[in-house]
This record gives sequence, structure tokens and C-alpha cells, in this order.
Amino acid sequence: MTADRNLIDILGASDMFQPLSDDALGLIAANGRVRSARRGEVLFSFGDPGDALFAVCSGRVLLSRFTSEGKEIALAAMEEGGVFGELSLIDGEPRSADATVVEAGDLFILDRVAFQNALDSDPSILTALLGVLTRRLRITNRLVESVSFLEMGPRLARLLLALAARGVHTDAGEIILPARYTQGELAKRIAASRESVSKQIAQWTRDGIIGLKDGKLVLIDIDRLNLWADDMDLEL
Amino acid sequence: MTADRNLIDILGASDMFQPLSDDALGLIAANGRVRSARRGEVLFSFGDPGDALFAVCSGRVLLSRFTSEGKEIALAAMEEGGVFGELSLIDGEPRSADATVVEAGDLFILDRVAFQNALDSDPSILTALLGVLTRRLRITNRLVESVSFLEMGPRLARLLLALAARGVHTDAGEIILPARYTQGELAKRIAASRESVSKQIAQWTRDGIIGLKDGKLVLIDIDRLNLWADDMDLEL
DNA sequence: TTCCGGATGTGAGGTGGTTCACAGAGGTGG
DNA sequence: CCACCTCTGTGAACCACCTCACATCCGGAA
Repeated sequence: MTADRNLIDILGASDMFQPLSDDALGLIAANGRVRSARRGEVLFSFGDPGDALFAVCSGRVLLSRFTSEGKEIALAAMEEGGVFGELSLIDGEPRSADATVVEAGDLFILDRVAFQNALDSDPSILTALLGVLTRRLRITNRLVESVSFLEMGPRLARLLLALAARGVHTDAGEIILPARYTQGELAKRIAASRESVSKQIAQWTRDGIIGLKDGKLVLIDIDRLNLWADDMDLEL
Repeated sequence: MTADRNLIDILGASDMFQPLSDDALGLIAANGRVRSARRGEVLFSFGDPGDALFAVCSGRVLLSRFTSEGKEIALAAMEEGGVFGELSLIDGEPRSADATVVEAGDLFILDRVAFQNALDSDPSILTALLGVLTRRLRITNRLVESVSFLEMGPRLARLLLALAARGVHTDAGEIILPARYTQGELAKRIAASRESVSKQIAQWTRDGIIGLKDGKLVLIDIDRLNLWADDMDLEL
């Protein structure tokens, strides 16, 4: 019985299962399940026992930590093809962050047993897993740098430019970001306050560096934004 | 031909090679080399091609990033048994940080070929590697939290308490830190300025919370230090 | 349409921590 | 035993950003 072709394509495009054959992907797809999630839904919380791994089919999930006062910092954001929640499957430790849906969509869920079976049936997953963790570690290291070295402006500039990678290029050489990010979400992702982000965006809008197109941010003057981003603070 | 027994013990105690049999350890030990390193020595720099993995036999190595203005943040500190530099061996990407010796000691070095051979001869290394990366990721996540949520005092308190894990307990219930850390190093490890660390230490010394014993910091009033550390900022 | 909750814009005020600028204290090697 | 370099201590000035406190603004639900 073959699973949804669409699902197989998505899994096959994710870092994690990318090395697998279609047959193996089908097996995995058949052993997991897909469910839709509403915006705001909490998939798991810090400290929970972790017994499943998630893959984003559509929508967006934020992995973050909270202070008791309600401050929040996003450790990572997962979009289509992103896999998360595997740490707990590897070491059996509790969840190290909260996972919150910030854009409604569908999630593929694979529980511990199915994951183990997949590992057994195709050891190359192990290598892929290694690659996933390595990449994640490099990204997190960069996050540490950003937060401790850069001021808020450059951090935001970098985030916008990173988001632009999945954006749409217009014929005018501008880039429309791929989704409607609230200022609150942007703030969480650069460890800043919502107000600061608001003020910076207002300034850049006045300067003609960015704009708004039906709710989505548009990067107008990429060069100038790049100037903000590499304010030569980090060597190389 | 058996390698140095001492070396085998150290490798066997490291996260990375911990699952290996003595025979396998001997093989690895025989395929790498040991060299001593002076304080201040730079083992590799950000952007270098990475073709070897290091294990600390003695001494201490800081993995850090620099700004062009000379600011520095330590992403990790490696002490006896610590393994680092494996990221580049896994994904072939350049070094993601600078590695600097902050306390002279001996290093075990394993190049790419020898590492690959070890992997081939004992696949369980792969699993151990997964564990190492997972742990590292969790630690780095905590670092992100600390830097973005906590003020300088709590960050320093946490660092001191963490260092105390390897320290010596006195009969008076105090803990002597295991090495002479300069204020500069402490500052790098919590993303603060040297001056701020100096002032905080001076304050705590006046308050009788910490002290100095032949150059080494002594944690006198652990309870009060703990109060500083969990200022209830992070839930749980 | 009307209402309402979430999202956004903006100013005033406070402040932790940085930077700068020295002065002293050690310890290490010549 | 002196010289030098590194580490330490401390105050003054500055500043980016946070917090607080509102005034809009907008989109969807009723």
C-alpha cells in the first residue's frame, strides 16, 4: 500500500530522509501519520518526555524557550521539509524547548518505534541524522555569535536576508518574503523586544529599504540591507 | 603494538570513544598522535579547512569566535576527555570557530583518514558521535538562553557553579575551582566584558560568597550563589 | 456593519553593561 | 633583582535597548 505521493516527496526533500530510496520513504510514510495543526497550537513543551519526531509538511513551527515572565527566544524555526524533535529520540532526554505552531499547516509525526524501525531498515539514515545535527549545531553557533556580538539592527537585517532565501523575486529585483511574519515572531527570532523591531522596520520603511506587499515584507534595497547585516562585526 | 596505557584510559573516558573496547581504543590511539601545546597556541582558526579531530588529554582549549574589533565569545570549553573539531570531519565544511589553548597540556590528534578507519572498524562510534552532537546541541541551546535572557550576574554564577563540578570540596563545605581562570576567560565564556566580571567578583568577594585560594576561586557560600544563578528567570 | 482581539506605531524614562582610562599587583624571564 | 607583560581593580561617561503606557489599525466573527 503506497502512501500519499505528496508526502513522500516532502519527506524525500527533507535533510533527514533525503538519502532514502522511494521504497524506504514509502515505508516511513506508512508508519507515521499526518495531522493538521492550528496556529498557536503547542506541540510539546520543555521538559516533556519526547517520544516522537516531527516533519513539517506545510506551515511553520517555532522551537523556543520561555522565561517565567513570558519572554521568549526562538532557538530555531521549522518550515516545509524541516525535521525536529529528534533529539529526545536519540538520547531519551526530555524536550529541550517548546514547539509552537506559528503558521497553520500539516505535520508528519513518527513515533519512537517507527523511527527505530526505519533506522534498522536503512542505516544510511544514521549518517543523514549526523548531517542534520551538524548543520543545526553550526546554525546555533551562529545564533550565539549574533546575539552576543551584534546589535539589534544587524541581527534583524540578517534574519530578513535569511528569510529571503525562500522568498519570491520580483522583476524589479525586490524580494517578497515567503510569509507574513508578525513583528513579535521576528523579535523572538533575534532575541529583541517587539517594540524595537517595530521601530527598526519603521525606520527602514522610511528609508526605502523595505516595504509591505499585502501583509508580507518586501526587501527593496537589498544592498543597503546587506550593509546593515555585515557591519563588519564578524570577521570573514 | 600497544599504545600508551594512559592515553587509552583518557580516550576511553571521553564521550566520543567511550563505547569502544580496549582493543579498538588501542587501534585509534596508535593511529593518532599526541603533542603538547603551549598556552595561547591557536590550533585552528575559523574558516580553515578541517582535517583532524582533537581530544584533550590535559589542559584546556577554548572554542570561540571573534569580531574584527577583537571581542571574543567562547562557544565551548574543552577539558580533559573533551573531543572537538569533529564537525568538519563529518560535513567537510571549514572550521566554524577558533580553537585556542588557554591552559597548556597534551592533545591527541586524529586525522580524517584515521577517523574514517576507526568508523569503519567500529560502527558503534557513529552512535556515540550522535550522542556527542546531541549533548553539544543541548548545551549550546542553553548558552543561547543564558545570553539572551539572563543578566551578567546570573550568567557568571551559573558558570562558576558549572566549573565547580570538577572542583575540589573542602571540609568546610566550600569548593575550590579546578583551575586558575582569568577574569578575561570567564568574561568570554559568558559574553561579558572583563571589567564587568571583575566588578561582580569583587562584589561577591566583599559579600563573602566567593574567595581566592592560591590563585583559584573558591565558592564559599554555594547557597547564595545558587540564588544568583536561578533567579527564576528560566522556568523549571 | 459593528465589535473585538491581535498586531502595530511611537514616545518617555530608566538602566545594565560597555567603553575608556588609569593605577596597582603579580609572576616570569632575562 | 629588575623589567616587562599580563592580569586585576575601579570610576566616569555613554548608550542601545528594555519596559511601560498608550493610540491606532486591521481582519475576521457575529
